[in-house]
Amino acid sequence: MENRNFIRTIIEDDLRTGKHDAPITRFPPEPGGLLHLGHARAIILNHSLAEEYGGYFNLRFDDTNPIKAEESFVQGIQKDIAWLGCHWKHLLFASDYFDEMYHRAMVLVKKGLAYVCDLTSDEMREYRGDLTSPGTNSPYRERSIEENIQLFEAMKNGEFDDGAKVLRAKIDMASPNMNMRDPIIYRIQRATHHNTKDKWCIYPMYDFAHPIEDAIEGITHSLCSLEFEDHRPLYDWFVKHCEMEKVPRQIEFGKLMIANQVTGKRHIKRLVDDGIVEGWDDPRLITLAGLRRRGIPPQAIHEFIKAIGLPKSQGLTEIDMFYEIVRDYLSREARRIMSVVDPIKVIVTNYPEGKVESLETDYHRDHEALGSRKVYFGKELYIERDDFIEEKPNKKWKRLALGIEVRLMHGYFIKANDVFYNEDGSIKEIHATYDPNTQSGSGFNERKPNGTIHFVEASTAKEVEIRLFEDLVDNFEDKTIPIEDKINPNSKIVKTGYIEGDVKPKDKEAFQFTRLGYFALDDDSSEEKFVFNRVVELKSSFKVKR
RNA sequence: UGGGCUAUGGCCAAGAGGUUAAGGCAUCGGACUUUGACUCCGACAUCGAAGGUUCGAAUCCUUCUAGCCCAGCCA
Repeated sequence: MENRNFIRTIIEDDLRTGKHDAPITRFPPEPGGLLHLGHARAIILNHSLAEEYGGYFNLRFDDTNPIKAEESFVQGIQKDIAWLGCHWKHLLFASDYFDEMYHRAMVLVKKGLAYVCDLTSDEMREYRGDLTSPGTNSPYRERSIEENIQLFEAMKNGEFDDGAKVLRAKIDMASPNMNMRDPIIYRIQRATHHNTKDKWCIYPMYDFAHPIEDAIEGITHSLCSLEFEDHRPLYDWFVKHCEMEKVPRQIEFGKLMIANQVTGKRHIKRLVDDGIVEGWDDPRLITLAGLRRRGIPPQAIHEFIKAIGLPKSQGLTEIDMFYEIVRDYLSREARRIMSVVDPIKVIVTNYPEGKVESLETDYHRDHEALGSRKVYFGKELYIERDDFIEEKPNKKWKRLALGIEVRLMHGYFIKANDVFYNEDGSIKEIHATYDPNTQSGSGFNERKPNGTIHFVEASTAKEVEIRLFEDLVDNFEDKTIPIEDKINPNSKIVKTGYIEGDVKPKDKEAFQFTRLGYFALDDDSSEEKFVFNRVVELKSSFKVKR
């Protein structure tokens, strides 16, 4: 890692001055949904900072809200973080500390810094005031410490109905910072918690729980996003008045937001429930699970996070920047093979009937270690529908046309002589002739072909399913249109195509399909039928159609 | 109209008084090419605005302006 950033500066200062020996960080997801690409910044940041400076990093589920936490998400999130290669030292839950939190809250009560309040939530909203006018004190604010102790205990013991009472911090109802207007510490909520089951009927609020959790774990630098900036005084207040020994420091940074992508938990839930996407791991989603399913390598995510830096301002990053880094990674790492996604048949009329020959070909021109395979050539071939046109439209056309000769990559030159049509007017097959002197690698250079296209020999080709993805939604940023009406109808297109016969894909492997893009095996694949997802297209400066 | 934060090219983002204002994405030219890919060349900003301090400012001061966040018993 190289990029300096303001958080590194803080950590280095703390190390230099001896404030800390090593940074201890944490990633605190709420298990109420799966993580997406934006979270990768926080995960990687917390993990790499701790690791580089000799500390460690915890994964802590912020499960203080029993109705939102789900076991399936706690499993899924762990899988995603592990996939990113970020290893946590301790796997923890906010709920591990419920006893401790209760005691710490009691410390506040006993110091007269917290009180039980009977206001309803509507009343409380009125008492809170608004942005420009101060709030007014709750009529329950001056209850005696003795009474508060009893009441809080009674809350815990289940003597009151849900919502009947809350425990609040006694700070300042006139504070210009709304967070300081006697914030709620505990609420009564009878719900079965995924971890503690029915042990508790009161649950702590985030603002109270988070600093306590951090302090208990000895977190030195508690990284969070910008919107918590004005919660920091409250964070510090709780650490101080609850008499926590270790004092963590909250530092805020800009959340990573990606333009034109669905990341909101509510949105994703709805798309999943409505069957618009197939699940949280739909390849059109930039959830970590979706990216993994699609075939994005986790290393590319790390490179992307490194590339975008760490600002203290809020940006909106274009997805193209991510895709370019994925391509860059895969161009170095992926085996390159030929695949025809939208086939038309070509009959090589002067090629011997029944003969099939092969040519040993490297998988990657600049990367021999990736090995080689046989590329077959025969009388019947498939080429890409887009690579043929009856009449060459202009000198820029570098593909096949009638009377035009092109090179079949890793094969021979062929010249198209005839086209035959189906009844609907679509092309049925092309008749062509090949020149046996022009085999790939022969060094033939007496003629220049009109470009190079890819092909697959028909009799040896493997039929495969190919799933092409585009953005899930169009103009996502327009909030006036409901998301269901913004779904891109072409976001997923399923094709039946072919790949070369001698290629044996490995589990989850991502290939470059020459001239088309990067494609990886989907989880739906089986030995009998390969299913490929398009990970990203190749860049193209070809302006016409496609 | 209260408080907090942020403002560098279409996007992300370096930069912390003296540099020709990094780099990446995108875009537009062009070279090369057995991937219209890759690679390679070239084009593309005076730093939200206005004043001020200084020999010298994106970097310091002042005043504006714009955007984001905060009024859940969510996190």
